[in-house]
Amino acid sequence: MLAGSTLDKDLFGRSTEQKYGSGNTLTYLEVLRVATAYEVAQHAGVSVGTVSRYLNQNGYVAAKTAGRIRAAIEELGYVPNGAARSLTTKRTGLIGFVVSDLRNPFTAELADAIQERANEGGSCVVLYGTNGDEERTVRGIAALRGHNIDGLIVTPPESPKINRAVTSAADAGIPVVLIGMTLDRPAGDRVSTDTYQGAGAALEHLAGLGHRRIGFVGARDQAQGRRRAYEDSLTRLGLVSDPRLCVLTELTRKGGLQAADALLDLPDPPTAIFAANDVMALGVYEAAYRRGTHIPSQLSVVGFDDIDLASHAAPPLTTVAQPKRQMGIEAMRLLESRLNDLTQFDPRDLRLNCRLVLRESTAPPPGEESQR
Amino acid sequence: MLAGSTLDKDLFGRSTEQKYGSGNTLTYLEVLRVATAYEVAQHAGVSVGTVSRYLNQNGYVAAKTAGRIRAAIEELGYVPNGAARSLTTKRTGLIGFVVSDLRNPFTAELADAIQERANEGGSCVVLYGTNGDEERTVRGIAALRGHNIDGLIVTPPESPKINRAVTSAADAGIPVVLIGMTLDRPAGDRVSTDTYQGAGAALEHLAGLGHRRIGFVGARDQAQGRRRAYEDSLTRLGLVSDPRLCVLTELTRKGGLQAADALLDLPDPPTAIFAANDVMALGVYEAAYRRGTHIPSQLSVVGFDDIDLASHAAPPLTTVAQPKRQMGIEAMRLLESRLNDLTQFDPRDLRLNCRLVLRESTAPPPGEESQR
DNA sequence: GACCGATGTGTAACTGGTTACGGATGCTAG
DNA sequence: CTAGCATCCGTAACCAGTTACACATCGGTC
Repeated sequence: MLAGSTLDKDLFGRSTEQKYGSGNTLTYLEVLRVATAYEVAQHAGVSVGTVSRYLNQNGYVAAKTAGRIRAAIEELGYVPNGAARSLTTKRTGLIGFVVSDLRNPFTAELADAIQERANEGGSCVVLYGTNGDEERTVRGIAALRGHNIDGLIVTPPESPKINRAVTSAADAGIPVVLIGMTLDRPAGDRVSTDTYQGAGAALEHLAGLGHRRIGFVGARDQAQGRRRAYEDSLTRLGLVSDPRLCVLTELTRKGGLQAADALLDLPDPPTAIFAANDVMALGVYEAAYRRGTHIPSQLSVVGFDDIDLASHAAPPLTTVAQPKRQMGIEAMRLLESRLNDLTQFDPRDLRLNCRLVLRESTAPPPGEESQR
Repeated sequence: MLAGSTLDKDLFGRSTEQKYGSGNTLTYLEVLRVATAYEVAQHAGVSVGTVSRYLNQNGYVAAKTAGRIRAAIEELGYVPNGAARSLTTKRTGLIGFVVSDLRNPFTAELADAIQERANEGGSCVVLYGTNGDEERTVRGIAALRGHNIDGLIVTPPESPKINRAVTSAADAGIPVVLIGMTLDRPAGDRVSTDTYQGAGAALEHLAGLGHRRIGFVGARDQAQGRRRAYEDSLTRLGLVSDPRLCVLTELTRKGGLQAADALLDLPDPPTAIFAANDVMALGVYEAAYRRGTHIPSQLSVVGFDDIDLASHAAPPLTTVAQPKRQMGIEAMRLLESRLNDLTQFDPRDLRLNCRLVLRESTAPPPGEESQR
């Protein structure tokens, strides 16, 4: 109703037409139209410039004027148009997040941390799910660029094509943070965990329990570090190194199940299995459960990630924990720092440590009563 | 390097200056500058209008011209500026998603489905996490509006304040879909599951096994339907109705643990517990585990949601499954339909059915050998 | 009383697209 | 030969803000 009255006279008695010029009157009358800064200005009896200065707290605005503007904003339910704003400011307050699979608790936690930190800084996170698909990852990066994101956070997979897309975004001046990726010459900052160290700790633990034949289940393209750590640890710890003990499928429960089946069907099956992630480890659980193999007395299992699920599995899963939340927060921090100073050129590489969480899925191999 | 050559002459031998006017030459020389449609136009020897028409496939563009534009876009690595575009088109291709907690596998699955469907339609999802906080939910809706989202999807919690924010968004012409919320007079479309039916099925199952004292663990503000269904089912099935059997904490594992502790500490503890969600049910598991109460022989547990975790718990959790993925897809569908026809006024209410998934966490109460 | 800096506000150019409009061209039909 | 239509493309206004600049006012100082 107050909005209606402004159609005649504003606070200073000037008619709408006089100040705003005619021609816009029609659109101004439209229903369901969201208010613009011009309308707020009219309503408060000032000019757009002043409204803008008030909103951005730069330049001078008299206290009395500010009050009138505040009231006008309130009354009209004015929300600044982000598109128009970002056109001149070159900032959208949007952070792009290219993520493989949100259903994976690891990435979900990551996304949550990133989003929380972004929100605190007044930004929002734009998602693009790739399902681990190369083509979709590339498309996602392009799509996000079209939305003028201020920064980009990318999770695996990686490939030459994806590298190119990432580099191209970085070249266009978009700060990029890669999470857990192993690009040789990174196009942006990087946050990762020392999976090599983490996986090494897992293998040491198993070796310490007396295991000699330790299997590995992982994926072809991903988790390279974990696999390398597995192989290196085998030789370092003097364990059996048998190519058949390393089965690569995909990073899903099903993948873990199939891989475990393959391992347990070997004439000389491993007494312990190290999985490249917890989800696969649970697939190993399922394979063991199906064939009546008891964990940990007949088979030890170690996972990677320490997802929420791990502690609730039966038995609770011994696993290598990554500081998921911290990774997300650090990724946003790196982004923020670059946004505040666009002249930084040195790519940073933040490597966080993993921690082995001992639960109940590991024990000495069958037939040994030994150590620990 | 080709970009450099255009500074002198374009394909038609006209100099850059002549066509584009002077004054812009300097900015054109800037490093790290992303190309604009004007630059593409220059490069291809056409005008901006033509470039725009080419991009949007409306109006006429000769095949030869299109080819030149395509080449120019390719060479300059041009990506249209979404902000500028949306300024006139009133569309951003962004869908706002206000979500309580991404770490909850239920909402994660929801988010994933929404995001996938949105991507297919060429949109992206903008996240805002609220952690179940009222204030943050309101702030999130406002923040997303500032980003000119085309549509808004909201998950609980709900409150009068949140209602107002949602209604205000809807009044501003933003299509809204509520997921799993129970607003009396909805401001937008709604997708929900018949939790009443689902919870009823769970209670029937427990009653069928012979349970008479069945506890409920839930949260104060949320999952009203489940609680009401619990209470109604008690009377309908002629079970013990005792206010002490209904404990309300929060929808987390910890909440479930505390609530279960309270129930099991009763002088006359329940023989079965129905949890408002699976995460709480796992808290119940933990409470039982800590005091050595065996599930299901000494205590039956039924959850709600059928998160991934449920089937992997020890023992696998009997739970009420919601069609999570379908809910997300339907939500996006409703949004899309409204976006294609903004004149629809009737709010729609999609109610999907729940399904009771029988696993191994339920059994007849101790001391009974009876039914089924 | 003239000068000065601090404070407050309006004007208009600018951001990077879209699109209505109109002019130019080419082809066909009368 | 020309009217008429389809095709093609450039011009300029417009979207909703931001911001440099100019101008106005005011209190205080010499």
